[in-house]
Amino acid sequence: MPSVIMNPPDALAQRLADSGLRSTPQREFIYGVLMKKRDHPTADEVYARVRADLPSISLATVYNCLETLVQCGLIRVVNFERGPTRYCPNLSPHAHFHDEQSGTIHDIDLPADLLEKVASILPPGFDAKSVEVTFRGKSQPAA
Amino acid sequence: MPSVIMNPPDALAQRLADSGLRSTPQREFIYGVLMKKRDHPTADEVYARVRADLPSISLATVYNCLETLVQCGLIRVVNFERGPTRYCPNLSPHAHFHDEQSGTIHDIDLPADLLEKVASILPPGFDAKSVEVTFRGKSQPAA
DNA sequence: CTAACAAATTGGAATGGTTCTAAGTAGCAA
DNA sequence: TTGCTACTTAGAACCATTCCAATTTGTTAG
Repeated sequence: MPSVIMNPPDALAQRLADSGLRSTPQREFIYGVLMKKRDHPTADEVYARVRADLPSISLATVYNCLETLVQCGLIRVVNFERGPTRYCPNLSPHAHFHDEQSGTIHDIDLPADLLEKVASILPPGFDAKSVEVTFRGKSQPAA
Repeated sequence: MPSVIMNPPDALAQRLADSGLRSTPQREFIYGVLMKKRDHPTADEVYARVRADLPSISLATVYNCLETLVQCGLIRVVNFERGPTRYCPNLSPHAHFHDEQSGTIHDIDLPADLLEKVASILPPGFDAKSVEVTFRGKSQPAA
């Protein structure tokens, strides 16, 4: 019975296999870290978190694995100014709000129709593979 | 007669003075470089260009001056991924299109009403000081 | 089970853009 | 002049990231 529904439990192994890549503990734990606390950690932060489970992992591996996950389309990279690259588990279309005070990142839902309107400002001859909308400012500590 | 109209000739000196800063040859030439070829040069590129006129300028000074011009609101910084910071003389609201092939940047006019619509997706409690819209993809060599 | 191969991980060195530091210069003010 | 303060300079330092060469691990074939 090949038509078993494959749920998140091993979306990762699946995706990796699809790309001819192996499922390794390092990749699994790093993916787990991203899925568990769905913020926007830097490679260093991921490194710190994953070391709880894999004390001997190297930072180079963290970079490698994150890159792999990005390739597989399981996470995304986000950059602000020239700060360290952050990794984002949210795959649905959204903008980012960068709180200058706290340095935290908030995902802002980006309606499809607006996304379209934005894309439509491109003159003919421009073929965009991706659009990015980023806000900077301050946000209420709020609810 | 103090009410002489001060045109671009020395917008720079004016702005600097307003901020209690001095007009220096380095600042003038760097500003000139940005105004003349209105692309999106990196600090290194600015360095290269300005050395034609000021062979003994240092890279540190280029960074310093660019930062000063940014502070005065005469130019803007633009970042793509983690590539070197670029400097943009276009002060009107616009998006950036980053051509992945050639690495070139194109300014895309961003209508005020669209900018507003984009800003309006922010939930209450978010106070944006700036919005950035960035496209990545390929563009026709075109007209 | 073992050999052989490919993929992944590792630590450390190297890179590249940017910032820092300390010393020197320049221009204005008393 | 002396003294200030702003500015410039060269080079060192920094930091995130990538590269490298050497293991280690996993997989496959015999």
